[in-house]
Amino acid sequence: MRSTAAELEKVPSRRERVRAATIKEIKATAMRMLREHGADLRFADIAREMGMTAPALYRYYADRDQLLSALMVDGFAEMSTQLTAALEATEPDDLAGWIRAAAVSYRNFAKADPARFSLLFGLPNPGFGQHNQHTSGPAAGATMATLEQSLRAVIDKGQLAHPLIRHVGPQWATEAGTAQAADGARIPADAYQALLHFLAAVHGFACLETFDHLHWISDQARDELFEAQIELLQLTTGALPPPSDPGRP
Amino acid sequence: MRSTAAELEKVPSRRERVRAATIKEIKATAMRMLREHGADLRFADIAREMGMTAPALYRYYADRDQLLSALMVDGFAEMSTQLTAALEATEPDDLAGWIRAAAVSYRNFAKADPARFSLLFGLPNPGFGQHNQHTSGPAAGATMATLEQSLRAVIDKGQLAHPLIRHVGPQWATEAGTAQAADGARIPADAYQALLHFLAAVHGFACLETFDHLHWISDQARDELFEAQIELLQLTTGALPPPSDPGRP
DNA sequence: GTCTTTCGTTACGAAACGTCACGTTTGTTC
DNA sequence: GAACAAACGTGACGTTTCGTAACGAAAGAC
Repeated sequence: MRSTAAELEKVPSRRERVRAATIKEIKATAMRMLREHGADLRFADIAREMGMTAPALYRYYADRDQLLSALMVDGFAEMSTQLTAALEATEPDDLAGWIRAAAVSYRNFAKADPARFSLLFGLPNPGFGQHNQHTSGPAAGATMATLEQSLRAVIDKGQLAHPLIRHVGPQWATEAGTAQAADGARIPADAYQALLHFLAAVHGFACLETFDHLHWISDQARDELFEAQIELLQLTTGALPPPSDPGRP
Repeated sequence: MRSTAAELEKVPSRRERVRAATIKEIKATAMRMLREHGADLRFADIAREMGMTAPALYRYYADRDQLLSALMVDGFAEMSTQLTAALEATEPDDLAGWIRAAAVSYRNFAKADPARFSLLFGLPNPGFGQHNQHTSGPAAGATMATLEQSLRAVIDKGQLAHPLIRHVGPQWATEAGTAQAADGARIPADAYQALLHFLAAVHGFACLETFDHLHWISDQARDELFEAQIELLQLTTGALPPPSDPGRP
């Protein structure tokens, strides 16, 4: 049978192609409405924007939550892609550059599209309890996985200096290994700990900035603060040597 | 007139007292529903829980958003109170203790009531665009103001060592002064910068933890990671001297 | 003891979600 | 090429929730 052959060859039929295109258009339209009209996207609006009626969308997404979940999955994937691209553009022996690239890419992802960042990292949305946990949960881990894999590549180049905090707790010492993929090459527990401290700082800055908790600071001053934060993180991860400290009493 | 006298003496009449009590009960009930049933609190549920009907609530809050704003104002105030209490319990000459107390208090506030933390720091809620900006905006600044004032008190004791990052950007150098209250005593720009780095790190950790982005780490390991983060922040703010660094090549 | 203000309820309209039954288009099969 | 099947899209509908309006009851004011 042709259909079976097509399935085996994974050649998308015409139907599947047009359906995929429709899904893509739905997601693009929904994302645009999300940017323009905030988190309360109306199903009818998306449909009207596409020259359709609301019930037609239910052929593609059974639920508004499922559409949002799809947007989240795409968002995490896109974030991971951007992070990967930024990190691959760095020299493999330049941990300080890696830190800077990761931080800047993370922050730029939030600044370039605050609505999407809110979708990904804002509070669990209205009536969004368990559903997205299973669909977008793994996708959310992709960001961490990206950082982890990329950092491992840097470490494999032997370029990881010691982070400021060398000692780790006993429980974390064991989990830092098992939490990572079963590859032989693992990030040392102290470096992994430093990576999480890095992530917390960058994520915290991005959240504060994106959710307008730093509105009392001008854009330029925020840039300067972030630059200083990058340098601080380069210090704490051991990418830069600590200052000579001449002024200390 | 009696009413005028009562107004001048600010003695709440019986009517005002019972109304205030009702408002308090509404907020308490709403907060409980928020904890139990997630962010999608239904007006009818709150009313039924109180033995009332939904339209009665509109005598107290014109809008669901206004109720949420009131909850946010209370939440920020409570957070500020808890922070203040924790910071006042520290010795005035112990910056490291101050850092620890602030970090632990911040994180505990999030852990003790994730729903409230989500309400305060999650994404701008559905259809929550400009409204809360003006009502809860100032309240949100209270947290920062609390940290700032308390830190200033510590600095006034002459106990602020130099943070790891000493230099600041030009724009921030000017804004760090004007952003603070017009008191004579101001936090130096570099220390204020370090305070924001501290806030970003702690807030980021709290967000990641509260919004389940660290679900793959056990509670105990998370505690250890946070402990290490505290120590790291004590180092970066200059509360602790940098390690003697014996192991560096 | 009346008179006003506030409070609460029942009834109602608007908006959005999601469903259902019904044409219409598209692709498949003989 | 014609009958058939599947997917698609539409209009109409039921449901839920928000918020409003009109009305009755209880309190405090004079």
